[in-house]
Amino acid sequence: MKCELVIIHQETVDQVRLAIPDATKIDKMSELMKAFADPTRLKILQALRQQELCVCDLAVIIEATQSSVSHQLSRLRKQHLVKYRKDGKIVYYSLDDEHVSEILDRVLEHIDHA
Amino acid sequence: MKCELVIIHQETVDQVRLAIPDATKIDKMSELMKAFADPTRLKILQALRQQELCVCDLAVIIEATQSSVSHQLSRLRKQHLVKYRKDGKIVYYSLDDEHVSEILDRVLEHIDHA
DNA sequence: GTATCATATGAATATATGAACATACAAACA
DNA sequence: TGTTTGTATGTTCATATATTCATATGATAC
Repeated sequence: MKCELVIIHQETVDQVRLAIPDATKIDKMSELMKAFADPTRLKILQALRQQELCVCDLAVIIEATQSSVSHQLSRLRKQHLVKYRKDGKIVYYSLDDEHVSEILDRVLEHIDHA
Repeated sequence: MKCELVIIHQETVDQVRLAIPDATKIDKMSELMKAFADPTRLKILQALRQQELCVCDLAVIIEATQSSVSHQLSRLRKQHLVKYRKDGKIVYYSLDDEHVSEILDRVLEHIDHA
């Protein structure tokens, strides 16, 4: 298949291409969105919107194993979506910054709108 | 492993649990985020932020096959992230609503901030 | 020191997913 | 009608990912 329109819209193609972020940035965006793209992690994030929580309570709240929650928290940490503080052997997690909540709000808006 | 803190924080658990969206909504959120969580689809969305584009130009712009772009557009359609209009045999795609751009802006903010 | 509890991590497995190829469909036109 | 062009879709395959189990780490208590 060859697309004749390419030639016709060559200027459009060149112009739009310039406005797309480079591969590195696109990949970072993708990794960030992937961190949101899982029910378990979304439940964790929604729980943390309420208040900071330890791993164990989180596991009980979202009805998942401690191991699973810990793995997912690790992933959320890597994307700077959550932060933590240690108190003895207990680790309390919370949302990293306000962007996280804002993104979740927009997502909820979009769903309710559709 | 049993978590003694569960008993101590039982009220917290009950309270936070109530604030987490139900499984149906969480799944919808997850599906929506999954639609964003891919470099090809992100490039498509970023391209469409500039202007509406036909499938063929989109393929050239993001350097992907027509088949791949069409598959991804199908997925974006299912999540109401893009809409389209037909003009003869050409299909022009554009962003569905302003939520999409807002989400992308928040994502970019978070990345630049980190 | 040992034992216990909270959390983290590594490995294995099952499922999900993106890309590529082939093909089907739909519109325009000879 | 048949042909060409733009788009959509089904299938296959390779890779990615979530969960589970087992184990490791690190802190507290005894």
